[in-house]
Amino acid sequence: MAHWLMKSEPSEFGIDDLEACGTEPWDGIRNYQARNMIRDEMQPGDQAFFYHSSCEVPGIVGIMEVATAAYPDPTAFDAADRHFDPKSDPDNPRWFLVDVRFGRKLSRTITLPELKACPELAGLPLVRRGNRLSVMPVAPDEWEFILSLE
DNA sequence: GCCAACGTTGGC
DNA sequence: GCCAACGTTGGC
Repeated sequence: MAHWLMKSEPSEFGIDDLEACGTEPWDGIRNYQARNMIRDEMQPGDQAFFYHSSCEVPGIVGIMEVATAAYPDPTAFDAADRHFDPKSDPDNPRWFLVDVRFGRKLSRTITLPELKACPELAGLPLVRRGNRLSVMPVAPDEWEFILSLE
């Protein structure tokens, strides 16, 4: 079982929204590196940290589970959707997503500055300068370490 | 709101 | 295939 970290802006969709709906398609990923991980590596049962970005207190706020295999992102085909991509052909889809299922909220937010201060996490793309990946792998020891900070 | 960093686009 | 311009991300 693999581990991941996935970013979302809480003003768009936060951990409370996921808790409310239970399971939700993680749509709108429009970055090839992230797409490749979703499409080629994510498996149902994988666990992921829910990370709040572009907000008052950026950090890890919860845990969720990958609920489905990857499938084409329908928002790419919807001209009315803000994630519409005319270059994604339904017969040869460019963008993929998985559904995620709410796991639990952490008892507190593990903040970005806190994560950055841990030498144990130096290899995590999140804490590297200028990182913009919205989906990234978390190594087993990094996963355990982050949980130990809660 | 600012701006650094990065990815993508498109002219050549 | 290079690279400048542009758009986006995301912390602060």
